[in-house]
Amino acid sequence: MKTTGEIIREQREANGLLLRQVAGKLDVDVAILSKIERSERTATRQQIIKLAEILKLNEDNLLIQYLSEKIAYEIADEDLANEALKVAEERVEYLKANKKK
Amino acid sequence: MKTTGEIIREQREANGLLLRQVAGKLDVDVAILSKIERSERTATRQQIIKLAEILKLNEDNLLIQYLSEKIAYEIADEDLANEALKVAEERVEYLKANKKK
DNA sequence: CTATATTTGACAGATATTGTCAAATCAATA
DNA sequence: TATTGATTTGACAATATCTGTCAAATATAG
Repeated sequence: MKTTGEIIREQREANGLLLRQVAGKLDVDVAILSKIERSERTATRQQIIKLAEILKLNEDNLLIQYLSEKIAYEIADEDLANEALKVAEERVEYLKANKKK
Repeated sequence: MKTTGEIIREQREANGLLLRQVAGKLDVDVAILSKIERSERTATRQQIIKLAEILKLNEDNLLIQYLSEKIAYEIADEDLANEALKVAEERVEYLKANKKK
């Protein structure tokens, strides 16, 4: 299963772009982008949006990868991770249904 | 759908305990516990464990409530929340299967 | 009214996040 | 091998978030 960083790196290379070039458009130091691609740092939500645009990746797909990774990483070492995720889905449904603030 | 705070408050009252008493055992200011019960602050994982013990609640159940709430809150305003949660489940499976460091 | 319980909000200290920068490493090749 | 360009690494800074204390305000019961 690919990490978000791997997806970004593969697509950057497929597009023949250097870290420097993408980092420039992203407006961060190359060091940050290097670390994002190797999963040593996580991107911000806004950077993911921008990266999808720069690298011509489907924004929704990349966001799903990114969000799922954040969640999974946060909970992966819990024995009850799967149960918690299932209940989280119900909760999200509930919140969306009642989001009339 | 109940919040973790509601569960805690209900059980505290069912046990006839004051904020002060539970906060004392938890070793935090009553203000914190008051806020936790009203979902104005979140508890820490360790506090949840301790609260389950103090209030005689099933620890796994309370942890699931707590974790699911944390996840749901973090992602609820994403349009792609449900897709992200589904992929997160796959990711957790994958991580657990390959957790040989 | 007074006592006690709870809530509220300002604040402090610790920790986490996000970034910069410079030096080290790697890879290709003249 | 020496040089050049690309990437990685690690120290550090600025900022934001988390977790708690405290005191004052408010609510509740007798």
